[in-house]
Amino acid sequence: MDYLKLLNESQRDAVLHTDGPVMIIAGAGSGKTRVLTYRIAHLISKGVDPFNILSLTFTNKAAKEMRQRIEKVIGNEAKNIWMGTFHSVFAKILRSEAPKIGYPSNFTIYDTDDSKTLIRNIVKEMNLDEKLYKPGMVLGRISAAKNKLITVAQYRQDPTIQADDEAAMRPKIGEIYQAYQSRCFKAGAMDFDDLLFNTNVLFKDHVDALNKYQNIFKYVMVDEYQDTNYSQYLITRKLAAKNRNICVVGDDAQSIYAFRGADIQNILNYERDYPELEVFKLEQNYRSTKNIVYAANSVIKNNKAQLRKDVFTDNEEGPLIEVIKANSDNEEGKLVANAIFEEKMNNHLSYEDFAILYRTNAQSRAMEEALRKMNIKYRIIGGLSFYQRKEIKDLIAYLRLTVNPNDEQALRRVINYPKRGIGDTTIEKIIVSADESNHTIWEVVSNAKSFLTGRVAAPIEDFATKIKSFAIMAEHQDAFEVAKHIAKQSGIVEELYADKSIEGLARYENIQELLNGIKEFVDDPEKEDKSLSAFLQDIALITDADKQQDDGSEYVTMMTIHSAKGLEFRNVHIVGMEENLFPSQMMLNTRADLEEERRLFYVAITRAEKRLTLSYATSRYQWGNLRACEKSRFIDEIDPRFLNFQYGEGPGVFDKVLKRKSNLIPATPVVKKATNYVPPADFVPSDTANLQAGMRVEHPKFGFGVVSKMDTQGNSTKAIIEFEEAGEKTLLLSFAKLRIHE
DNA sequence: CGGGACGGTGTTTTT
DNA sequence: CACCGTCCCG
Repeated sequence: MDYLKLLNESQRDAVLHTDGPVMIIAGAGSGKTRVLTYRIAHLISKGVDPFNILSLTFTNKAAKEMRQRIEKVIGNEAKNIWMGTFHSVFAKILRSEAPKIGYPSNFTIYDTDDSKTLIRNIVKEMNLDEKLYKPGMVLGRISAAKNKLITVAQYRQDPTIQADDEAAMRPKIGEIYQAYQSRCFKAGAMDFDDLLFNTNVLFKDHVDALNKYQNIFKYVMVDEYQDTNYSQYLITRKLAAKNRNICVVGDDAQSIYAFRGADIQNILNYERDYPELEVFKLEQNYRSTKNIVYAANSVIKNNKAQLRKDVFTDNEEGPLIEVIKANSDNEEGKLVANAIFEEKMNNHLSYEDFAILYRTNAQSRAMEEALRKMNIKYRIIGGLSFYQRKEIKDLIAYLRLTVNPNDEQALRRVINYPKRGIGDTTIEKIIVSADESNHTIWEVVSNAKSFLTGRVAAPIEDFATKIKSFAIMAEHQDAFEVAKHIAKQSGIVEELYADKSIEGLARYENIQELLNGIKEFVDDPEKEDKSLSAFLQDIALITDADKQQDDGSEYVTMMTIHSAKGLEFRNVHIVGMEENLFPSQMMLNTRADLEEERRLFYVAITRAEKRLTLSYATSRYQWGNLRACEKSRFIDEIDPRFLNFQYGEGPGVFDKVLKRKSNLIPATPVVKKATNYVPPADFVPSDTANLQAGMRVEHPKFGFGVVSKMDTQGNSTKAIIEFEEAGEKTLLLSFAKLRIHE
């Protein structure tokens, strides 16, 4: 068994200990994925049937990658392992078990937007104050309840919860929760939390179903265990109750999802539930340099609540962590883009080696602009995903309605799109009519003439007839054929094609792209079920982080720190290191919140392999106005011997004001420079079109040097220059400011 | 009922 | 600033 040689002692112990409850505490970069991969491979090579292994990961992408790695060790059999996120695995199980708990097996999965819209409708129908009952806030409350498995009835009876809601001047949340659940149920829809909640219902009320899956899943593994919530904890506990072969892997220092119900208590519960538990600790970091690992340790030791762990590394020391100060968010973008460009050129790296991480999605904008100006290609993970675009949601709503005509949110979305004269008043009438006559909304819509008076009934029935014809087609044709037909027959394509604006064209292209995606799905030999219903299942739980672009181009990756979890990059830039941004001002109120924020910073630092750069701006645009910002306390928490401070050039807006008022010397002196060279005040770059090897040049940062080689590739020309003080640098002529000294 | 103008609100993170 | 939802008028 070759793979055992690739592991250190504690890793090997964790792999070989296959039976009984196991907890692996895995420090950042300690080879956790490797251990999980080989542990599964080891199980299978010992004769365990892959069909009997359940492995729960944090993203679908992680599942996919792990499956591929296992395949390399044990071959094709790896395809049969049950592997995926909690949500996708249990959605799949619920597809076949849903009738047991009263849902149709073709149930719809509501995304957050659907949920919020439904809540907004309910609040209106209940005549409640919409300012008080904001959809996001109400959904948050409902979601928290579901993650703790609190039913509607329990919610409304619980004196503490009721007191909380009343104290917040929102006593009706329980009623909204009730209406929301009932509407979802009638629509044959589950939201994200319901997928886990209803799995618990299934296992609680149907022992036969629980037994069935206990027998299937003889071995259960859970990755990123520190980020599971109570609902997830209980599912795994029940599944493993029979065979007790459960292995959880996590790192309390990387717990960053408490805001959505993740509970470190689960780790403590775990030790209580399984007294025979074996614990393994992986403490050697293989990913990062000494400077990065020990800087991260110096940060996390500020947290009080943590398990004892001592992460160390035998890797090289590496460069110090750079700290860049900028005068504005735009300048920060510029400095980061420059740093990436130079670092790439000087060390012959690929843009794939770089990641820019930020606390909030809104920060991506300044970075994008700066990268675009320098022609650096980038990709953004997260933010508005493809599936959240209006036109995509519109077409998908048609597809959803075709599969499940009771899907209320889909119906509302497209019953009057494209325009067919069915306005809000009519829709209200339909809902009231359905309510009063005890019919479903779809029943009213498809028999509009018997429920509604006036001339609106006809277009409503026409709409229903259209959807029915789609549904008939979907019974025997594949997802692509049906979707193509629906795109045309719904009138969406026609509508978008008529719009010749740039945005209109983009929307039209997005529809084409969606259709291409469906075509790919249908052509994928790994997918057995090619139906529209199967396609919708597939995409409901997909996220941006899951889809990989492999067009051969090199991109800098940008994303929030949350999305970066589990990833690693050679060079990492953490931007926006400012008070009230990171740590976020929303997280300053309690020690627990601040500690979660600090763990988030720990996660960010430990993504870097070789080089880490932190940056902050002293002013930043927020909602259109410029605001002054202060350096983050987190920078000061890093042991200063791991840091190297650099400062941006040029006065910022605030500095200008200050300087005019008094002859202030900048508060922070320039500490370190690349060279002793100081550029002359009259520096003017020469035209470098005719630059040749052997010429003597001057660079504003690197000083004097001699061109040793010119290198032209396509329309970009690079000069390799041997500088007197700064050494050899490769510079792209279109960017480099050089003065030629003949 | 549809379209355009206006006003309010938001940025913490995501399956 | 930018988006979304609401309001008002044709």
